[in-house]
Amino acid sequence: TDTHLARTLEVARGLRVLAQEPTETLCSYICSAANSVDRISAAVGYLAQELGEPIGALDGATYFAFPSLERLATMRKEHFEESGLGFRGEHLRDVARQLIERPPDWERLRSATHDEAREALAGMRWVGLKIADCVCLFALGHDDAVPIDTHVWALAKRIFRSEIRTRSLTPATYRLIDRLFSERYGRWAGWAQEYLYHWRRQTMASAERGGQPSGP
DNA sequence: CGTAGACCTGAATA
DNA sequence: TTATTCAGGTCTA
Repeated sequence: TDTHLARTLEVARGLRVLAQEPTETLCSYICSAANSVDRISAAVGYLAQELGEPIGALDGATYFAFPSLERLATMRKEHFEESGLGFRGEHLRDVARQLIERPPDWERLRSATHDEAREALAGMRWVGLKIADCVCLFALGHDDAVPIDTHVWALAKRIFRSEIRTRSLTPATYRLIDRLFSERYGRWAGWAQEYLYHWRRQTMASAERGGQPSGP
């Protein structure tokens, strides 16, 4: 058994990996670059209200769907500012336009290998390995995808210290860690990542600077 | 191939 | 109170 994973299973019992719509998942993660989770959800909420179609009302409140690609493609500077997305707003608009110009065959990417799907997605502007992996794991059912964000990177540096030779998370190092995770967690690597991510966010978020906290 | 900086913005920290 | 850092990356020089 793996002690790291075992401990996180205790902390986040009941956590699940979702099956979301590919387009919405991709667009949402475009908004996540160097951003905080709170601001991301606030921005997505703003976009739905400003550019999305109303889908129902309850107790006097109206609910909106995530905007269509066509609407996202029309975003203007005011949307970038009011949403709080900043430079990510322009990325989002560009990705929407790319998706319209060259629509991915999601079903093909779903049945393709994780590596094939990831490389195809990472071929788009503003879509790197991390965001591509998020789409693979959360929307395309590739359970072996391991999105390596800043949190997982911090953990990986400790878990695989002797194997890592770069100071920053380069594409080559990203692929190396991906391989190491796969070897350790096999087909459940994606789930392992999800648990490790939440474990770190909940128990280590601030205790990091200044000293090596105990843990995985 | 690896390392810095840039890129919006505001809450948190110094 | 004002200044610097940082947040679920990616791109460029």
